[in-house]
Amino acid sequence: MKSDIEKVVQTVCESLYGVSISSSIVRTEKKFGDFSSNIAMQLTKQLKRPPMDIAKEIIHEIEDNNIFSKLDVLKPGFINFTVKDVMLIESLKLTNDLQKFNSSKQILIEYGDPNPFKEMHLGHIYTAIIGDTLASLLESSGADVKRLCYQGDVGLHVAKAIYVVGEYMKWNLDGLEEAYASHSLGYFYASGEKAYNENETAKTKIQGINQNIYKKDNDIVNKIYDLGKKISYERFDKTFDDIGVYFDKKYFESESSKIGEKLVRDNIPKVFEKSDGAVIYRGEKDGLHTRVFINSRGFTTYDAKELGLTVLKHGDFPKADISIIITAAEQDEYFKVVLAALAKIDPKLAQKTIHLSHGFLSLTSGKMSSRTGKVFTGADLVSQVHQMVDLKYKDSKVKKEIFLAALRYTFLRQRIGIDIVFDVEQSIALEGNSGPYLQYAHARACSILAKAKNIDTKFGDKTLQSDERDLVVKICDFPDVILEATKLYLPHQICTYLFELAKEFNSFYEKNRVIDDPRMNLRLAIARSYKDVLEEGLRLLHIPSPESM
RNA sequence: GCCUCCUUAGCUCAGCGGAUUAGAGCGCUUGUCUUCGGAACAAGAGGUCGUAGGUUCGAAUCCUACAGGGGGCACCA
Repeated sequence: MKSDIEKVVQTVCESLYGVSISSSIVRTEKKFGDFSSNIAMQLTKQLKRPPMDIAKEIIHEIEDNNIFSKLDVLKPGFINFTVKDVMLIESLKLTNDLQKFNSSKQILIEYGDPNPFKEMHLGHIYTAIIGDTLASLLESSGADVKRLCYQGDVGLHVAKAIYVVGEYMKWNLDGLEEAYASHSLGYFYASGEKAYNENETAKTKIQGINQNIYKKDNDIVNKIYDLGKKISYERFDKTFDDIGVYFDKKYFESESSKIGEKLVRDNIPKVFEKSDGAVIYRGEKDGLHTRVFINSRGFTTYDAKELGLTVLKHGDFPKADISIIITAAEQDEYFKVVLAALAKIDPKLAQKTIHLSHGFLSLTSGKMSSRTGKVFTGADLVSQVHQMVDLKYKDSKVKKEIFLAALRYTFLRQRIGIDIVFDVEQSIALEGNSGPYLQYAHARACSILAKAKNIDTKFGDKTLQSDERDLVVKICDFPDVILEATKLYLPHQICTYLFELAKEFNSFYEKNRVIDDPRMNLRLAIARSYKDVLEEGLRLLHIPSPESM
């Protein structure tokens, strides 16, 4: 609806002043009308005329129309639009017409990259949910979306874990499965990390193991590695599955490493240079910092692997128009450097690549970690939220659905990019502004609709009462909200919208009857659209909307 | 030290150039309570939007400085 009004204003401004203007229409407070435009103020400098005059001239020009019931100009020069009730009722039917502005585009999106031999932590859950939701939104805009996962299956962190496993087993493989089964992956890695930093012999050994892993030249290391990798993936897949996240394709650092190395070596000295035996990129020339791409022992770092990954991705999906990578904000600076280097190697590829980051996730209480001395992992979070749902919704048949709503909504409702202070007990909300609240609102609407025998969509009255109108206006916002949230990569806007919508309906529902009311047919039509929008909105967030709870 | 992000009610967050009282959830106080599903609704208390300047017709929103906090700064990922 917003874009329709936008067009009206644009054509008027063009015919009146010969200027083309960008967007100026925004939703406004109820007391002013439905929409407002500040276009007159924007034009005042250009035209050198008072904004009030311009505004009046513009509304005079649109006076004859069948869209607005009221047009007026206020104070400094706002134009306020009130849409006819008939128009609102008509556009109820159009709420599922989402703009396919990405049709014919292929978009790659990479998110939630846990590393084998390390624990999947809260940040991975966060990244995965954001990425998965963004992927869903992009799909709704018509794009052919490929969901990618990238996992660091080689590198020092793996060697550190394997060193500890090996020492624990005294480098004898009998009982290897039990060893893995009885310890968390994080335990091995953390111990390896400690040994690497505190013990010179261990450090040397770990570096040796790192070489073994790359070259696959040590049978025992291979076996510890293979089983550990397998177990890691099984556990990750389980957790991803629990939170409703999936991937079309997985990439591994063992693949990207060689390609990255070649790419870097081929671009010496054009892009990279040698320094102290390492191959580096001098980021200072771009206002950034220097990073090592190949270390002095000849191993590729994360940076070179990232370049290799880019090549791999575009080799698999040569038609891809955009490649999005989602990580935590702590990698912002790193990505700037890698992308700057990539821009020098292949400007086109670099241009297609977008790095999005979300903020740092910290636990408030710290109870969870200090008490047991263990890190609070992604799997821990999943099981704790399951427990909370089980407790509160004892008799529900849709606990799994409620779980998904509670968990996903918690991470999605906040703007991407800002830090999250997380407290399991408080952050995972089951009431108020929460996933389950929306599900409940949906189930309620379903229940009303089920009671109505048959919905007669023909209703004579095409005017809306105040309460009805508020609701309808909100429902009609849906396509605009989705469009904006997708274009700006801000899924939280959908959460905010759905919550406001549900509140609007609950408030309406409290004051007005639907069934057996003289205005039943109209109200049922509104309730149906409301239910559809809620359902579709939740679907885009990958939150199920059961019909009863 | 350099770079970067952040600072809005007791807590967690929306608002990100607009229109006399800056919004929500939780928590707190009070009411609705044989209900088209109360997992709900209605009302109240609670904020000089980190500080100081600047730009603008107009600033929580843009710019600058400062303070406080997070993150990053060569062989980790």
